[in-house]
Amino acid sequence: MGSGPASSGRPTISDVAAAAGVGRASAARALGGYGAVSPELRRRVEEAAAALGYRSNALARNLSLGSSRTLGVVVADIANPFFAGVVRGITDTARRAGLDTVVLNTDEDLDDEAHAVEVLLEKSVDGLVVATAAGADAPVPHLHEAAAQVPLVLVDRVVHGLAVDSVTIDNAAAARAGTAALLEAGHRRVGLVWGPALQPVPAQRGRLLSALDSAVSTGADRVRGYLDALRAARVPFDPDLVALTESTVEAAQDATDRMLDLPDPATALLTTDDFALLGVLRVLGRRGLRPGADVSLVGFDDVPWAELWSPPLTMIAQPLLALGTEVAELLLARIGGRDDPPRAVRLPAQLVRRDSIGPR
Amino acid sequence: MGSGPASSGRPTISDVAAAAGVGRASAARALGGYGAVSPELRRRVEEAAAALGYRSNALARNLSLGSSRTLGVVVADIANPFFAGVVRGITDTARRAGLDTVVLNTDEDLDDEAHAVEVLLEKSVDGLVVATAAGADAPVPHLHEAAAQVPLVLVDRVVHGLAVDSVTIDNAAAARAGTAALLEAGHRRVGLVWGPALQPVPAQRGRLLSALDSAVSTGADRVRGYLDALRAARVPFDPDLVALTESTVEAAQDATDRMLDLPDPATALLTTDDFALLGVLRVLGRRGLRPGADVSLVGFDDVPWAELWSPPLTMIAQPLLALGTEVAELLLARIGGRDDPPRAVRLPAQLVRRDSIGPR
DNA sequence: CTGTTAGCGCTTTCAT
DNA sequence: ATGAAAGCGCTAACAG
Repeated sequence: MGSGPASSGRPTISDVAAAAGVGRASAARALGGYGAVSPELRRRVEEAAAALGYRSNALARNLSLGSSRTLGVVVADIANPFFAGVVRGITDTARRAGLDTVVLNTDEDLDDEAHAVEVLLEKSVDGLVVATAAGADAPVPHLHEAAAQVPLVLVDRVVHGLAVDSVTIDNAAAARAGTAALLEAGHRRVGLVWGPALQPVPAQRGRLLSALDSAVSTGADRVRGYLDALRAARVPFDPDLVALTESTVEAAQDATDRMLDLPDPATALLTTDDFALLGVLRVLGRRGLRPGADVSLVGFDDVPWAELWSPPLTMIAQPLLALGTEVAELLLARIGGRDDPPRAVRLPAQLVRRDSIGPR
Repeated sequence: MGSGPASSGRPTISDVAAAAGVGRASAARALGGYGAVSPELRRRVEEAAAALGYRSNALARNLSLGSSRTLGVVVADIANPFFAGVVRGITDTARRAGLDTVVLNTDEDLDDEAHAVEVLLEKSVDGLVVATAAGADAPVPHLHEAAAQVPLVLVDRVVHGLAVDSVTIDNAAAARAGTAALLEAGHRRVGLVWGPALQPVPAQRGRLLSALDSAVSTGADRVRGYLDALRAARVPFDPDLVALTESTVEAAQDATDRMLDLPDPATALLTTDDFALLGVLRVLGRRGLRPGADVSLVGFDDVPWAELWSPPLTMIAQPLLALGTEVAELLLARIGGRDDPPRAVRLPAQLVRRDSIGPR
């Protein structure tokens, strides 16, 4: 198998050069596919490399180049199918452009997020995409710093005052459509069971709206859409019908129970994430209530089992892959040097009508 | 904000040293927290670093150290909640030990997997965990190579002839338990709807068993467990009741339809992954058949909505986080220098009995 | 305790 | 077309 490298450990390009009887630079050129090398020399170098089992050291190359040809992705929850889909979209697109993608998870923890960004920056990624755990109005020094170093694009969640590209769903429009569908069926008591915690719920519409600024933008926009739809239908806002709980199944259950036990109970429910949907479904099951027949229901995220439920659930489907693709393309363009003002791309979600909406 | 770095671009440790009026090495020691530095010097260095907005360059540090304090994880499908959970377990444990984790996705593509491993190796990760897309008997040169360079542990799926640590579920035992539960309820026509494609299904038990060697180990072990349970109950193996389709909802539907339309139809079904379960459920829904009452059902992976289904579904729950934790601990130990023979850790899955099993 | 010096493995002028 | 040498930013061994 040829004699081992002179030094212990992995063979370096010097070892290859020595084995092939050429200079380091020539070996590097032959292997790296840049510069000009004679066919004969290239052959010798390639043979030597194969014989030694040479593998280039990306650390050294990147240090020299100052770039690593990789994208860093920071997501709040990799176990969420939503983000998993988005990541897939990003990876596929980046890969096609010859960049690798590494992803770090933060579990919705802002400190972890700052750390993740730091790690990626230290690794000299060429671009960064982050689905931040921060509320829209929260200070995000780590993101400002990052944006100053490399192209950064925000996905799914935006923060104010950070001048970077972003790609999100049009959450307000989606929530508006979902709520409107419920209203059109004749419901007047439409409850909202959502994620981000914000308690107690402000009693006036105006105060709720301004309180939303500090929440994660995705959830906040959904509440805004809900409020818009109510107003358009001249249905008064009732704080008892808005649960701003933390994002767990249990919290959603409690909220649902409360809304159903009101003197003037909710007859329809809009859920803004998976946990909320699960919580609602569990309560309905326990009470022997059927979606559509007894309580109408529209949920965010068209999970694969929604259409198999009995009855099939009306859901709001989000274009996960498209989201990822768009993000990657924006980022790639910036890396390629594009330098126009930041864009805020907003993709439409789709209301998939099935049978969980019935008359009041 | 202090004068910028001498050179253009990001400030380096030399810039910091110059600004603080000390030697490079001292600056490095102060910032790196190693070696000994006087409090006074440390203060000056830290101030200078803060003023310049200094951030260490991990590429350079790692090149120098030969290690990157990071773990590389390559999974076949990040959108699968199973892997998402495992990754979470790994990340948490690694993080606690001070290592970062980066994950790459392969979409069940063996070439992508080889590439991912290559990328990670080039980045000088300290350890590698891979959930391979390869069948148990497939040649996996990329994994052998990798194992020669850094500690490697296999998760969820094993390959023969690769002497490395592995952590999996005891899939055979789990499938055996699930099948046995169906058998004990009196069923004699138990169908198996699973993932990995292997067609046509060998008509003899023996040939099926040997054909399984080329499949992904997880699926293969589940089929083995199924076969074991049948034999123990003296129920003959019928190839018509084993669907070795590709892992899609549609394929599972077709398989289910076929089994239900047999002259002597299946009265119970075991599904080995999410897609299969979805396919089965869709067919039952279309035919107006109820799990438990009309067709009994046991599925792998205790998805959160299983207990909310009507009736609640009996499922096999896998300890995702524990799997990840175990993997990370094994890997960390190897990185720390442990050098005993490879271990094959097998964690038990749990049959969660609910109401989708009824009498024949 | 602190500064000097020599690499880590690769790319890239700059001569030849 | 090829080789020599400098440098990417950091750590580490060695003097002082």
